[in-house]
Amino acid sequence: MGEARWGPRERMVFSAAQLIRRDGVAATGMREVAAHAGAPRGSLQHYFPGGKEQLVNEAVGWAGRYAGKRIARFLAGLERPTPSGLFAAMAAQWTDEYAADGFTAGCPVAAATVECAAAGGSTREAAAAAFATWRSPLAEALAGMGVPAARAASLATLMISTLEGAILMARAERDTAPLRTAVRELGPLLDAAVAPAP
Amino acid sequence: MGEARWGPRERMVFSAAQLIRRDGVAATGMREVAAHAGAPRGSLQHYFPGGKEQLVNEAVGWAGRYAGKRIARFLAGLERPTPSGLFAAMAAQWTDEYAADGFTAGCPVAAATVECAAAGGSTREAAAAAFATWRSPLAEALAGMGVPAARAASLATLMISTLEGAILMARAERDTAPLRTAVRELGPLLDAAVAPAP
DNA sequence: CGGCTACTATGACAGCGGTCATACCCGGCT
DNA sequence: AGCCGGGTATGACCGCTGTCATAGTAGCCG
Repeated sequence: MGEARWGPRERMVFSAAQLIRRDGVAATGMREVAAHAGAPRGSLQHYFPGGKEQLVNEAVGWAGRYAGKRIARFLAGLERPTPSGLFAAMAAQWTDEYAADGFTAGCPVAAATVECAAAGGSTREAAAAAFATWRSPLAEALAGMGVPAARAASLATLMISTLEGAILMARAERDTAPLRTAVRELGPLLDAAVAPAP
Repeated sequence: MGEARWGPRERMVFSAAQLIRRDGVAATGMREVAAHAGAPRGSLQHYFPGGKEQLVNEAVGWAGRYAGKRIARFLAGLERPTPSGLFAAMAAQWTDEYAADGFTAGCPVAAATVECAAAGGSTREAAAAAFATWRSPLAEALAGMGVPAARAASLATLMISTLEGAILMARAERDTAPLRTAVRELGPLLDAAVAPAP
């Protein structure tokens, strides 16, 4: 993804997301984020006066927007758009990354949820917002393929849940099988939801 | 679950799982585990000379065995065993807990995976083993309901993936809707996999 | 040129984490 | 009794973390 001509602030948010994806929220230090972004340490308290919590929240928000935008891209990449094809493209992003770079990173929103949902902070809300930002265009895409609106929302939730869990299992087992299984098993169900043309 | 007449060692493993479930691995301190278990601090280095990593691994292993054993219990609780009924029971454990105690805790295996999969330690293997311990009896249960063996393994993986992801989303949004959606949408697919009786 | 704002640069601090070292208790065994 | 090993109890250490405080620089504006 583009990493070059961004301001230091955006680089730090991006780096934070990257590191959280790999090591989790607690194990990611502020100094480490600055170093990874090639940004001066002093900029942290300048751009993120809210401290670590603000930085994490912005990283989570960035991830949610990124996932949301990818939906449109995946959709554009399919010649014959179907729900199963879209889901396969979503999963392929992960299988490709794992095949290329190893199973070092997961979803930053998942990490933030696991580590911050119990603590009363605002990060949980950021994670919820990220999921919403992700699910909304996905449901819209399904509706555009002929899935009834009510069903589209449910299936979008199901797709994200399954993908998120498959990512988890894939990382634990160092094997993309859970991702491929999810695509294979869920595909027919998704395609069956398109309203039958009379 | 039974918490009373256990040895201090088991209490510590149980407490570790409990705290990891809530706050994650990194945010759970050794001293906190001992305090939560009502065990003396000095017992930590006695029972777990491998340090925190060993304690976490045992907690994850405990969670995996617990989940595996629950499958048999759920199965026994169904008068007419069906795949969808089993999945509904698995999800109901979470919806019930969330309705009763709030969304304070998730799955400890998920937490360990998210936080320890990148770090080269042995915890990732413990998480993989826990998933295997969970999936194996689940696949067996599906096979016992008439699902062909090859398919049963795939569906077991799918069920755990979806459940795990739904737990994640439910915690983030403080809403059991993702869990209920997973049950509603996945149920028919699961039941359709039972081999048609001739 | 002065002055102001945006940003950078360091250093210090207080807290907490896991781990090691050491000493203590106490029941059982011989 | 004497010993011993499983378990307990503390205290100290060191590294790290997030945060604050303070000072410094760059560049625009008047």
